[in-house]
Amino acid sequence: MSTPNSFDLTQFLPYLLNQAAEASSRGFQQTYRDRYGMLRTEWRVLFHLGLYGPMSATEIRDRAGLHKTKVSRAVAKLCARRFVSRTRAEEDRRFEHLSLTPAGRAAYEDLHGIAEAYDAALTQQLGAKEVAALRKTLQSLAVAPLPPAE
Amino acid sequence: MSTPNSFDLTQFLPYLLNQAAEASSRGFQQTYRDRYGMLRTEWRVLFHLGLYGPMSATEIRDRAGLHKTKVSRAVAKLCARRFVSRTRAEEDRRFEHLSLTPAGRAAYEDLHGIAEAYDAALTQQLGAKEVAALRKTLQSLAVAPLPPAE
DNA sequence: GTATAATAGTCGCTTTTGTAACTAACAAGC
DNA sequence: GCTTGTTAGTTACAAAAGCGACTATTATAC
Repeated sequence: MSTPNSFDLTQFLPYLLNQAAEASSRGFQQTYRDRYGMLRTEWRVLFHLGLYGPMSATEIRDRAGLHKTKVSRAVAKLCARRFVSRTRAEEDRRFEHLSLTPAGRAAYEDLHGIAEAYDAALTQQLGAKEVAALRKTLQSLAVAPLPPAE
Repeated sequence: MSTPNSFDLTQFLPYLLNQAAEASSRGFQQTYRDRYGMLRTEWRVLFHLGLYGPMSATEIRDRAGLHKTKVSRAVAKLCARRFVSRTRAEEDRRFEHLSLTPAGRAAYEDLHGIAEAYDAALTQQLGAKEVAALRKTLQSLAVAPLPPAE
């Protein structure tokens, strides 16, 4: 055995981050699942359109860091449920302009309010200062080109 | 529209945590995937047995917060690859004692070293102080009974 | 113009996950 | 003893994710 016990799995950053991410998602997930039968990718697409306005699937893929098939399927489901409408872009017929329908906007605004309240509850629980520091650190993690292990 | 734009998706804690967790996992995932063809649950099971000694599938489930079918399948695969051996517990024949085979221990020690180095690289990149604060916050997030959104 | 390459998005197939039902072993009540 | 309930773990089926091949459209090279 190399070093006796300097390594604790629960302190390993990728593991700990994942546990915290899952724990912090559960409450919100419950809501968009129960209330709208959505999956994670679907509420993300909904929020992108609601927050940042109409855009193409590719733009959502780039912004959210999702695989294009995931976006494609989420968009298909949201369209089937009449939360999103799509129209071919006349200037470049490969693109589709995606936007929220009134029903989609209503769902988005409902979930948006819940997300805000949820985030506020988390912040209150952890402390505003701690959360600010947390956001800063997570941001640099999410953005940075990370080392490829060995 | 309720509040104009006080909400940014990329600052929403469950979203941001998830992005950071995925980003931080990628490098290590590459290694256990490429080198041993393992899935996330599999290296976790391997590490539980390597770090904390022989135990049952149920104990791994409880410690790691995994569903029992996920543990069951991971154990099955690790046994098939002769990384883990299992024996019925004589004192209670419902249990199985799981432990690493020599090959499993070798794989564990290899990955363990990589995990340590990977964590160290992340720590260096982010700064030791920042990481200590991060761990503390994530810990309380992962442990706390979180609000169930609305 | 035509040929080639690139891009947006979808589809099909395989792997992985989620969920519930299942077997086997033990525990408690009677 | 026998019935009922509980726990450990597996299995079967359905939902979802990953990945590559595919169509349609535009851009570039010639």
